[in-house]
Amino acid sequence: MDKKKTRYTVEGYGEVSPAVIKRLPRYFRYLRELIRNGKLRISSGELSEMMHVTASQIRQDLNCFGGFGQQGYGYNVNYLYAKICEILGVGEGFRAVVIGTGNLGRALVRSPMFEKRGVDIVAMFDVAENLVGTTVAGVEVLHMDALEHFCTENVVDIAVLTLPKEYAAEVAERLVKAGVSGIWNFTSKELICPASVIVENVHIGDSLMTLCYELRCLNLQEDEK
Amino acid sequence: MDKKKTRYTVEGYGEVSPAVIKRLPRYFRYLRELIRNGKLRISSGELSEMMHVTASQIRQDLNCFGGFGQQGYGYNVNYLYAKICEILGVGEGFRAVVIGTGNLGRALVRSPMFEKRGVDIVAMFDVAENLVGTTVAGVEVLHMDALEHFCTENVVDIAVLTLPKEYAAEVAERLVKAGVSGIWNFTSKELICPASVIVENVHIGDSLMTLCYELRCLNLQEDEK
DNA sequence: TAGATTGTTAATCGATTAACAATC
DNA sequence: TAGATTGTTAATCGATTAACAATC
Repeated sequence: MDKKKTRYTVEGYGEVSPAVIKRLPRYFRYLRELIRNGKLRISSGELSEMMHVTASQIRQDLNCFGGFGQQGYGYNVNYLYAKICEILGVGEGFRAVVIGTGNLGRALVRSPMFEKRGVDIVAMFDVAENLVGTTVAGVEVLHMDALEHFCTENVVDIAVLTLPKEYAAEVAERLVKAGVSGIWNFTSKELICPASVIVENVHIGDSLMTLCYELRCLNLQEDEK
Repeated sequence: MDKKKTRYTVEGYGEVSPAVIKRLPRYFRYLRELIRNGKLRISSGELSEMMHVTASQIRQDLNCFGGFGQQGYGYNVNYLYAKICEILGVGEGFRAVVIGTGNLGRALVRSPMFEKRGVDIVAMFDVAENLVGTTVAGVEVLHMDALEHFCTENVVDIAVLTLPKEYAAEVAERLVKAGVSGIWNFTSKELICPASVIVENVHIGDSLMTLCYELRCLNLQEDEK
């Protein structure tokens, strides 16, 4: 029996460790860069220098999903990129709605981020009557009252939550009931959802605090001298 | 000799593991919440239930920085919050500038994030002549030509990079030369800075991809049935 | 074939959890 | 004092790295 194949298709990805999964998007970014530069093949050693990780880790990571390389040659950049895209669901054609048309919502919709990852933004939602009917980067703003109807009529996989956190829990519940299975949560509200729903939280402020922590360490070091 | 004290002040925080540091902002958030709710004391057990982590981890984490609790009692919420704030540099009065007045830059400046963490935004910078002189949430937009002058005249600790990535490397170098010691980088450009400069990268797109990965796993599981 | 580099196992390292003595 | 809960050590678990046989 083919061990690799087994791990890849039958057992699914469920067994891949969270540490590996968190690194996959970084591979995606570096492979894009390599393709843009016309690079056709790369060894784990070369990639490790670029990414400042060990070659061992790269080979270990990629092998969780199957043998993408070739002994004595390395990895075909385009093939590896295609595989990483497949694993990460780029090209699955996920469809997203953005809840909230504030600064953050608008910034996200206007960024090329979604398109690069094959995610379609199909609508935005807001409660402000004067915004309903307008468009942001070609995406129409609909009224929150139309949320359930829209989500059940159209296939919506992902909801991006950029609304005041007081409404986050209530709206999340509505979304789940309307069949949305992924929530990208930018509010600081901890959401409670069924296990069948994926919630990915973004806490930008935590990143700022990590920076402040490091800065303070730097200052403490200097004070000691 | 007092072991705790030694670890805390003399050896500095350098020895604290990255895993612990990454969790500190989360404690900060939960403690704020507890204070808002008027809670005065909390045990590691109670907090562990709220945060869905083990009580053991909480005690272990907090003890990296000293003994903040009391046997038989638990932790004084206000005292613990004060300590976490101190560790994370809240109240150090860090001063930040935002480079780039696009959607993201504006969204960040308008958010309460900085204020909550005691970081002052003292200016924004852009190259667009028509934006120079305007204000965003009370913060004045200056011309990029004035960057060095401003940073050396005023004390600037942090620069928030929300500009097109083509300019990121060049601007980062200018900032470092002008004495900025922390860079919060929202561009996808990998920055090369001296070791004395802290760079914290934000890759929001990576979070979106993690969500897509999980969604695809979900879909694969369903297909199997 | 010889050289290169993967895939994979085994060894090391670090982080988490369990357990309990110290102590409020 | 008795009960509760921390601080801390020891045990477990998971993730990373090193090493090398397989193989292109």
